[in-house]
Amino acid sequence: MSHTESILEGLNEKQREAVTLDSGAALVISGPGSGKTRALTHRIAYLIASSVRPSDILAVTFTNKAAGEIKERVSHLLRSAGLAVKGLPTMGTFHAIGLRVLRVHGQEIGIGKNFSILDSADQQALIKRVVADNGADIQRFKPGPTLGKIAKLKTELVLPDAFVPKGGYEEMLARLYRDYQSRLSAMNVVDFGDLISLPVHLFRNRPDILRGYQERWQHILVDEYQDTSHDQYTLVNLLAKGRGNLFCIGDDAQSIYQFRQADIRNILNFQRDWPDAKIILLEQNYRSTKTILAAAQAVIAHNTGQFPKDLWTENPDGDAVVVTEAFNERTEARDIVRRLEELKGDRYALSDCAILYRTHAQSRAMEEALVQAGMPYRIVGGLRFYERREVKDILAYLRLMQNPTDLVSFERVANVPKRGIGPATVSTIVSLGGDLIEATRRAGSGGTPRSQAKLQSLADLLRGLREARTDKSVRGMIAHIVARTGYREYLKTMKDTMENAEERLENVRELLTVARKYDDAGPDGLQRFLEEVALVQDADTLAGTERAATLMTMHAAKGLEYPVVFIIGMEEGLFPHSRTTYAPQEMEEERRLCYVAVTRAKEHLYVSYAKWRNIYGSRHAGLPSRFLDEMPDALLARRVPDEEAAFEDDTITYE
DNA sequence: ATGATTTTACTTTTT
DNA sequence: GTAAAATCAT
Repeated sequence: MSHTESILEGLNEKQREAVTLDSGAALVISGPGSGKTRALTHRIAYLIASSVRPSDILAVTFTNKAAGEIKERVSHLLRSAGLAVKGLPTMGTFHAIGLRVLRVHGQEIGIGKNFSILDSADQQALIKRVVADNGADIQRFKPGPTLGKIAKLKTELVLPDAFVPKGGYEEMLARLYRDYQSRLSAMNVVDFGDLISLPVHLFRNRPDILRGYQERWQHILVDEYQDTSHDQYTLVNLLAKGRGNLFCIGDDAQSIYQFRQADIRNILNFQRDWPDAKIILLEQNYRSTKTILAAAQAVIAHNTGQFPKDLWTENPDGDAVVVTEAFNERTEARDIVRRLEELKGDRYALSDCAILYRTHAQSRAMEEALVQAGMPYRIVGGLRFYERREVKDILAYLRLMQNPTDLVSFERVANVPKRGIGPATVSTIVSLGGDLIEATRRAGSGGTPRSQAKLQSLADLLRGLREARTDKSVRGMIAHIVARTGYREYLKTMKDTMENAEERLENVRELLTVARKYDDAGPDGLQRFLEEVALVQDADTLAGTERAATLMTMHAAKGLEYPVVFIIGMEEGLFPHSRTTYAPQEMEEERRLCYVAVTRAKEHLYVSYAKWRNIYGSRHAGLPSRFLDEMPDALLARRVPDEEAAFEDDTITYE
C-alpha cells in the first residue's frame, strides 16, 4: 500500500474529496461530529505524502489544545503510513504565529525584541488608568466595554491615527484609544489584539517582508474558520495570496464567538473572496442518534443565512429528548442527580456525563446538589490557573525582571506582600517613568526617612531579583522570589482560611512544574516561559480522567462530545439570555449556541427548565425557552417530576 | 496606608 | 446572593 493510500484509508467519500483536493482555495463546511479534525489532519498528512515539504505548510488554529491535537495526530498518521519526514509543519494559534512574526520583525515597527504581552486583567487595569487620567466619565467608559471597543477597532485594523470619531462619545474614545496605545508602547508591551493586527499592518506596509512569508508558507490551512475575526481573516488572506493554496474548514452553524469579534461573513463570503474555491460539505454525522441530530437541525432551521446543509447519520434513532419541568433550580439539580445515579448503575460512568449551562452562575445549585449526594464532579472554566492571584503575583515579578518598564506589573507587586507602599507612592514612582526599579531607587532618595527606607528596600529587593536572572533558571527565580519577598508568610497571614493558603501554595508549586520545562533553555528561558504562560491560558492540567461528571458552559463544550448530556436552565431570559433577545443577530448566535450544546450529545439528551428561579437573590417566574418550542414534539418526552420530593427538605420555597 | 463598611453590578471569553 | 470595588474611618 502506498503512503497516500494508507492515509486515505477509512475516510468517507466526502472526507476523501476534501483531503485530496488539488492546489487552490477550498472551503470545507463540516457539520458537528462529521470528522472535522480528521479531515484537517489527513489533509496535512496527505500533502506531505504528496511530497510537499512540511516546512511549506502552515496550519492555524484558535486554541493551543487544537494545535496540540493536530500535531499529535499528524505525526501519528505519518508514522503509521511509514513516512519518515524530517520536521513538522508550522502549527499554532493565530496569536502564536503573530507573536513569531513580531519577534522577528519587532525592530521594523518600533517595538523592539523584548516586549511582553499584557493579559486581559492587565489590560483592564491599564484602561482604568487611562479613563481616569483623561477625565472621562467612568459610567460612560466602563473598563470592559471600552476595552471591547478598542479591541474592535484593532480587529478592524483601524489604527489610532486613522480613527475618525463621530460625535462626542467617539471623540473621547479616540483619545482613550490613542492614549492606551501610546502607553503600551511606552511600557514596551503589546496586548492580545496587537499580536494579530501589528503583523497585518507590517505586511501591508512591507510587501518585501510579506513576500518572504508567502514563499515560506505555500500551503495554509485554517481550523474553525467561522470564528475568525477581520484581522485574522486579513492575515490569512495576505499570506495565502502568494500561492493561493488555502484550505479552510469550519461550520457557520457553530459560530458562537461573535461577541469576541468573530465575523461569520468570513465563512459565508468565502466564494466571493476566492471565486474558484471548491466547497465541500461534510454532512455525515458519526456522533449522535438520529433523534438528537433531528432536534438540533430543527432548532437551527429557524436561523436565516446559513450554508444550506443536510446532516444525516447511520446511527440508531435513539431515545427521545427528555424535557423536564422542574419547580426551581434546586429541584432541577436534584432531579439530575437522581438521573445520574440511575445512569451510573446502568452502562454509563459519571465521566460520560456532561452538564451544560448558559452562565457560570448556574453551576452553584448544581454543585450543591452534587456535593450533597457525594457525587464527584469537575468544573471546566471559571477561575483559571493563570488568573489566580498568587500565580499572577509571581508572574508579575517575573515580567518586571524581564521588562523593567512594565508598569502594570510594577503596580501589582509594589505593595505585595504588604510593605507600606500605597497607591500614592506608587503613582509617584510610575510618573518618573522609564526603568521602574531605577525609578523606585530615585524616589527613595527623597521624602521622609520612613518612606525612604521602605522604597530603598523595595528597590534593593527588585535589583536583587533582577540580578538573579542572569545565573538562575526560571524555576530558581520563582523560588528566589518566594523566598526573598516572604510570599509564603504573606499567604499565611492573609485573611483566608488555612487550607486556602495551602491551596495557593500548591498553585505556586504547579507554576514551578511548568517552569521546569525551561530549565535548560539558557538565557532565553524567562522570555519563553512568559510567552508560554501568556499564550497558554488553559494550562489547567486536564486531569479530569477520574470518574466525575463534567460541568461547564455551553461555550466551553464546543468541540467536545459526551454520551449523556444535560442542558439546564432552558428558560427565556436565561437561554436565550435576556441581554440578547432583542437584536436578531445576537438571537441567531444564541440559537447556534443551542445547536452546539445539543450536538454534544451522543446517546442521551436531557434538557430542563425551572418554573421559578432565583436570579441575584430575587425570585423570577420562568417560561420554557423558545428553543424547546422549536424542537418537534415527536422528538421529545416531556415530564414533570413529583414535586413532593422537591418540598420535603425545602421548607422556605414559598413567595 | 490600611482595615471595615457600603455600594454596585452581574453572558459567553479559544488568545 | 455574592464578590469585587468604591468609600469611609482609623
